[in-house]
Amino acid sequence: MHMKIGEVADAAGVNVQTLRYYERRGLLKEPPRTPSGYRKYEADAVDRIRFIRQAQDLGFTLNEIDELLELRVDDPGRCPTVEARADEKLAEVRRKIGELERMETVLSGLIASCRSRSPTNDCPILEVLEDSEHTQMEGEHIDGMD
Amino acid sequence: MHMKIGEVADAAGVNVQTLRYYERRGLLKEPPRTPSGYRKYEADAVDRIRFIRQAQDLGFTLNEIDELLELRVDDPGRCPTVEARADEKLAEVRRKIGELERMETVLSGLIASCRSRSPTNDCPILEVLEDSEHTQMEGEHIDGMD
DNA sequence: CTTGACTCTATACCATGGTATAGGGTTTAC
DNA sequence: GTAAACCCTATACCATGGTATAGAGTCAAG
Repeated sequence: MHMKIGEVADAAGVNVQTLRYYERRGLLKEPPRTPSGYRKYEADAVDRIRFIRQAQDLGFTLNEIDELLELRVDDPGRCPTVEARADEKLAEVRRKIGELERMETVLSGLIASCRSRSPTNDCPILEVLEDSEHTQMEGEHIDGMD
Repeated sequence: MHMKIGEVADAAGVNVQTLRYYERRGLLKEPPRTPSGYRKYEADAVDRIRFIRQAQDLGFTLNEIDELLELRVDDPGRCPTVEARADEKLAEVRRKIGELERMETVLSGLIASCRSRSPTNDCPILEVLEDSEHTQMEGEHIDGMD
C-alpha cells in the first residue's frame, strides 16, 4: 500500500533528490516513516508531484505552486481569503491562456504562409504582442543620438 | 530615431544588464554602434524583449524562445524545416492551453464552492490532472514495506 | 570645463531549482 | 550471511537567468 521514495519518484518521473527537495521547500508534507526511518508515501503524492511539474511547465514558480496547493476551503472562516487568492490565480491563468492563444494564432498563420510559400523577412512571431494594450509613447522623440 | 540601451530597457521594463545578457545569448542581434561605441537600437527591439519576457512567463526557456524567434520563412528552401518546427511549437502551445484550461475550470469550481461554503478537506487543485491520460499501473502491489 | 548621468567591457556574484557525492544504515534475493 | 540495491542525512556542486560592481570613457547642462 505504501510507496518508498524511489517508487514515487519513478512513478512521477522525477529524481529522488527532487522529492526530498520539495519536502524541504514545504511543497510536500513530511510523510510518516518506517521504524528504520524510510519515508512512506501514499499514492496521491505522485499526483501532487505531477501537478508541480505541470505547473512549472506553465511558468509558475515553486512559491506560486505552493500557493496554488494551499487553495482549499477546509475552514469556512478562511473562505474570503481563499476566494480572493483563487480569483487572482484565475486571472493569471486566463491571462496566460490569452497569450498562448495569440501564439497559437500566429503559429498557425506562419504554417499557412509556409505552405503557400510566401516568404516574409520579418519575424512573424512578434505579432503575438500585436493586440496587447501597451499604450506606447510612439511619437516620443529622442535626440542627441549619433 | 535610435534608442540608447537605457531607453530600450526602460520601455521594455527590464534591466540594462539583461539586454546585454540577451545579446550575448544571441536572443538580440548585435545592434549598430555610435562612433563612440554606444549601442543604437530600433524601436522594434522593445517588442522583441517584451515577447521574450512574455514567453518566459509562459514557461518557455530562453533556448526555446530563441527557436520561436527563428521561425520565419525568409528563404523558401527552409520552408519544410520551419513548418515542422512551427508544428511542434504549435502542439506545445496547445498542450499548455489545455492544461491551463483545466486549471481555470478547477479554480472556478473552487471559487464557486467557496461561495456556497461547502468545505473540502482535500486539495481541489489536484483535480487538474484528472483528465490527463496517465494509464497508471493502479493495481500494482508493493509489498515488504513496514 | 566640469559635474552628473549615462555608456562601455569584464568579472563577480546571486536566486531558483535542482543534482551529485560522501559516509552510513537497511532490505531483498541469492 | 552477504552482496546489490535501496534508504538516510549532510553538504557540495551545477545550470539557468539574470544582477551588481569595478574601472574607464562619453555626453548634455550649466
